[in-house]
Amino acid sequence: MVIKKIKNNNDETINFAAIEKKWQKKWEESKIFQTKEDNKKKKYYILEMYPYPSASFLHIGHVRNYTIGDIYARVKRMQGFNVLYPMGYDSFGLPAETAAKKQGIHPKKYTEESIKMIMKYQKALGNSYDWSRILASHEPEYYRWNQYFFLKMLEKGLAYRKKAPINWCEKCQSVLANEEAEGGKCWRCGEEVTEKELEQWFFKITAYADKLLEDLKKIDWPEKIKIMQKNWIGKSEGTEILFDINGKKWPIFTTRPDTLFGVTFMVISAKHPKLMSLVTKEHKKEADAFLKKIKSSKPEDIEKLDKEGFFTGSYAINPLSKDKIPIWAGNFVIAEYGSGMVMAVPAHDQRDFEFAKKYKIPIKLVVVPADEKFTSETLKEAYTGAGNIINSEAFDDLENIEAIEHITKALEAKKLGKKTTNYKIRDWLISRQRYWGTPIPVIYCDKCGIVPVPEKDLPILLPEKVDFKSKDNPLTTAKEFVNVKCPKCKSNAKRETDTMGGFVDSSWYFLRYCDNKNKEKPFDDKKVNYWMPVNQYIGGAEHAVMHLIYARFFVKVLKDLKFINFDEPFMKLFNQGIVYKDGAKMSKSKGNVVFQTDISDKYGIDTARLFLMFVASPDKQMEWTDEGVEGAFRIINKIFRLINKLTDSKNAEEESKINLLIKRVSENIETFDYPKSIVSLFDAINYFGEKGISKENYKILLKLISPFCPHTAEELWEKIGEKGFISLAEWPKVNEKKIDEKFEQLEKATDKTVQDILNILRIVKEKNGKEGEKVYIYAIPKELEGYNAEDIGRRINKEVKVFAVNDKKKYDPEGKASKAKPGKPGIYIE
RNA sequence: GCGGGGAUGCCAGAGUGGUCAAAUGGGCUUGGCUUAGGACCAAGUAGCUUAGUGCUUACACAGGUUCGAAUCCUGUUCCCCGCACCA
Repeated sequence: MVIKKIKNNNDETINFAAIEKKWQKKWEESKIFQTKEDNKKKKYYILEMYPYPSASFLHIGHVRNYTIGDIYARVKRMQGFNVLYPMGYDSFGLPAETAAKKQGIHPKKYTEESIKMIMKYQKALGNSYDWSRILASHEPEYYRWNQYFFLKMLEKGLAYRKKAPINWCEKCQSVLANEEAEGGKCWRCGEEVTEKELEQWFFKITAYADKLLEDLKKIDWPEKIKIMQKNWIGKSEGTEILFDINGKKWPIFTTRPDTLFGVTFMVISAKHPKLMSLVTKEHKKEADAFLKKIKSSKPEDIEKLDKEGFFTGSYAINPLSKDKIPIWAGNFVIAEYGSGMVMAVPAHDQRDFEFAKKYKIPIKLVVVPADEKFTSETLKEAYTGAGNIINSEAFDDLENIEAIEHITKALEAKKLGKKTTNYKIRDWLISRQRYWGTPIPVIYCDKCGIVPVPEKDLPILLPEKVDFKSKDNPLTTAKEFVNVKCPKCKSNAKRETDTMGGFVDSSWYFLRYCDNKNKEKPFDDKKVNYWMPVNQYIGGAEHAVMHLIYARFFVKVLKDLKFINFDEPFMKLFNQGIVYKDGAKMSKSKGNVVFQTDISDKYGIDTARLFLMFVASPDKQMEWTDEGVEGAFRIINKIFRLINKLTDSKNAEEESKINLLIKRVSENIETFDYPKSIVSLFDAINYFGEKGISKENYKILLKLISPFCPHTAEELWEKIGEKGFISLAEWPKVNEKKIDEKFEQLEKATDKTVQDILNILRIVKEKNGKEGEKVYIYAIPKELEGYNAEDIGRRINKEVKVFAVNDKKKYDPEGKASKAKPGKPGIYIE
């Protein structure tokens, strides 16, 4: 490891690597970042999404993420909060299993080695984690509680098993939750998702749909994420209308009951399980051909397909008009939403319109806007706006908005329909046909059916000896695991070999941090209720409708099961931006990765932290360029050099500066405007580097820097003879009274004067061809002190004399003193 | 298609009605220091003009509101990120 050693003015060299090691060791040995519940102190729980330990390295994107949290944690700690800031690992998951398959390494070994590596790199960041609270979800001490919660949920009917068409990833050889199969592609490997019909385990997240939506109001999250969750939950209010089909009532969901009289056909999803019961003999051939076609087309193409379908031969009866309505099957109706069949109103719904045109189904107009004159025949596209109702018997002439209510009421009166709410969100599919996950604690018995494993038998340990070469779930190859006795009747039975998806693990890990060593319970409720909810959560936006919605669900369930007394896990959420390189996300496969060590080996980790926090707001995506790193490095060196500029006394100007600095830095850190904080710090460091600084204020400056550059700050803190850790020192408080704008103005006046002088010098040189030698400044008496001849002289590199305008002995051959104004002195150059 | 966020000087990025030719850092230019280099210090970095001034052109493009706009409104182009036939 090569460390760039930089000379400062005293020709000392600073060995950043040694300083980092020294303080990291001291922090660890003194356990200063370990926390306990303390009712006398206000708690603050700050958390970064726990990482998957796949990569045995960290790139600067990781460094950025972790630093964002660490700065906040450090400031909160210094501000006197009892800070919980833990780290752990999301260590179950497919990559470990793939490695096992390909390289013959056992997933456990692979995972544990990865954790060791990533921890080493994380520790080198110097973050103030409480490492004693570490957890990893692949450890039985953790996952046994997944099993425990599963059983609790099973008891309450919140976990259940059903056969359903599900998303299947051929490459991962596993099912995926809806949330994991976004856009028809596997979230992990990007492979096309196909559909399979399998029996699977689900958590009943739909039972919480409304709460999940409602409680978004309670939390301070980026609007974007809230909108994504809102859309995902997809609440829509409408009316359920019962249509009579072959003597049976079929509920049909619609948001437009006002158009009920405009229904000219029905469409059932071509994937509907009961489809064939509607297809008459005469249409069977057609149906088979169509279904074959659908199956053969890729999910990707289905989105682009035209609306197609066929007539089933069956009819429905419109409950109000009593019209006989043909039932079609169509590829554009979603089987799982509503009842999988829709009433089609071609005049007022674009999809229905297209379908009707294609198959020459009649179009019946029932809503007419006030000022337009079109008919069913002249309609070019569906009319979805407001208007008055026609062709609707008793409801004619009503405004359609009113008609919605009237028609719904009429249906309710006849028990032919009711007001209802529908959600897009589906139950959460948790089972995976994979080895490296939490075994689902149930047993299948021929006599007793699905039998939950008794709580006393937990944990169901994942057997280590399995055959990874098996194409199926390797777990099925562990015979002694699979073949068990039924807990109820003791006859031979089979154990469930599906495991839980990783999002179960990550749905409550933040609770376990509060009490990570508990052997009796998942956690002690007193401890959890003290620390939770998380005050500030930090992580990527990609989890908007996965982890972030599951965790909210889980917490709500645990509250209803009386494990905890709060119903939202994360009060504030911060999404960090992604670091790009060469226009793309950093990734190993693209080869555009900049490693933590690329920067830290050369300049030290404090430089890496400072630079990353300085160069762009943490929430913005940024393009990586290491061109500016030197700048951050120089500043750190300046901080070191400043120690040689300590003065004995402080003056009003210095006091003003430092208080303004405290104010700005504190405010900007609070809102994650780290670059602004750092700009203020840079300014101050440059200013004090020039003017010197009292020891007392240097201490303040070091404290303000410490969250960004903790090693540097500790080192200097020690150097100036302070005892104890700066990491535990009290965050400076502003004294607003000492902030005096006058000094800022004087500084600006000096800057302007310097510019003026240089400007004149240039003009003089151009005009007269001679260099000005001496510069005389005539300030009004009140401002005389604001102009320092030495300072200005150094800046313009000339000899400078400053006079008061009323100084009788001043040298002023051209009477320039008369030009002096407040904030703008007279200047004479010769 | 729908929803959200963007487009600022050579680069990265501040800036949301006047105090903005626009923070800060980098790069580049010039000067100082230095045997030299590095480091460090200072100045400059849209154009013209001027004893410290004034003007013009500028914050994707085109319009508009305003005494006044990088900042507000409208439209256009491009980029990113989500969702995608949800009845």
